Amino acid sequence: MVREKLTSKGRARRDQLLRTAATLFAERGYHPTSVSDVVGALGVGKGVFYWYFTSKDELLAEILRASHHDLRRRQQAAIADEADPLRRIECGIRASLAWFREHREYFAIIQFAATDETFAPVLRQNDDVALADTARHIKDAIIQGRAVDQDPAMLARAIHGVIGRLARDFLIERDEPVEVVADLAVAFTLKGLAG
Amino acid sequence: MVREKLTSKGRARRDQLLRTAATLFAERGYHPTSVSDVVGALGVGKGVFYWYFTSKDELLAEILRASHHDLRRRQQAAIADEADPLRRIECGIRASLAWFREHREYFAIIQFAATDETFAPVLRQNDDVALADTARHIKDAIIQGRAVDQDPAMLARAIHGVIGRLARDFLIERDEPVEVVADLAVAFTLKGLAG
DNA sequence: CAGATACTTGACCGGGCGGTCAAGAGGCTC
DNA sequence: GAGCCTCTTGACCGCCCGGTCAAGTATCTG
Repeated sequence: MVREKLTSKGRARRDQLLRTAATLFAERGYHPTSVSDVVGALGVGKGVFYWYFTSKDELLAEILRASHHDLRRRQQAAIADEADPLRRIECGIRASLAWFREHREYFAIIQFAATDETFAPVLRQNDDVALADTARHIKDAIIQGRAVDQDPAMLARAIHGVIGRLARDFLIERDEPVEVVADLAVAFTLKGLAG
Repeated sequence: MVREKLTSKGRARRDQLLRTAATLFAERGYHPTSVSDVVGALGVGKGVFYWYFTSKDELLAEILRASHHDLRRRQQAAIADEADPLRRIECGIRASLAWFREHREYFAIIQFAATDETFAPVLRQNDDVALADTARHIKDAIIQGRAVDQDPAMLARAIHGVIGRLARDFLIERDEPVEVVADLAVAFTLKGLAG
């Protein structure tokens, strides 16, 4: 049984489990990492896990939700005081890349979850929010005559494709500086959008 | 023990297993699909599987190898009689998108394999070949002064990011016509490359 | 027809998995 | 110190997985 009421000690344990699991899932993959591995890495009994989570699946969903929430906050903060739609896109890209670099562990998990029928729905929901944001900025730019008049939804996904790929290949795998990658990503996508 | 000598009947069985497994892996995922599921879907005994493959892992690696080989042939054929580097990129994009659409089952598997430590190496090797091709065309375009003078390797990955994302979202998930998606992909990436 | 070779069967095995639970431990409150 | 609630332990359970193999069947060769 999972308890709803947690003391501060309990909340700390929960976070610890979340972080440990995220790291292990990122390193070895979700399926190959057992619950025993997770609690073993913390040196605690298996029961601890099931005190805080109902199942292994629920844990992953929780990781997905938490990480998306964090990324989104970062994006929002970055574009908060920008009025220009193209500048908003640029700031969003830079913020996202910086976040991915700082959270490699989440990146790998998100990539995996996208390929698994069980978790894809949770992920899609998250993704759709970010996509809608980008699409809105693109639409604004089109109205101002500063971007091609093409389906904003499709353009948004093209942009996210560039970001995701560059993040994986240059920030996660190699460890290139964010700025270098971000500069190319911004230049490439903004030109791609141009009318 | 896996036999090397196969009769035509044997080769047919092997292909049958390969195709059935690819479909199931794409639908339910690699780990959640058991060897019993695969042979069960064909209505044959488990021993049949281990007559043709040494392990489940080897089977996936084989699927990866075969699909990459097929995609690559398609790309090569498409750009064979194009001299212009930018046109070669365009043709490569169109061929890739068409292939992905016709082979949704491989697409999902490739996406998964990229997230798994065990299979990522095989995949990377494949990917590097395609990436090197694209990068070469970009370099040619730069020399001709028809593309920005930026790291071709990075630009190539940006392009592949666009392709992969649009393929997944519009060809595999929704079932949009290749031409519509390809037109946007080509326009976006070629503008992105422009100097 | 004999005998080799190519294939097929499915019961079986060891092991590890996700998940449970009775039995406590530690720390509040009154 | 009694009672309570949060948290922890780790042996244990049933299940199913990847993989094996002795036995058998089809097919081809001479």
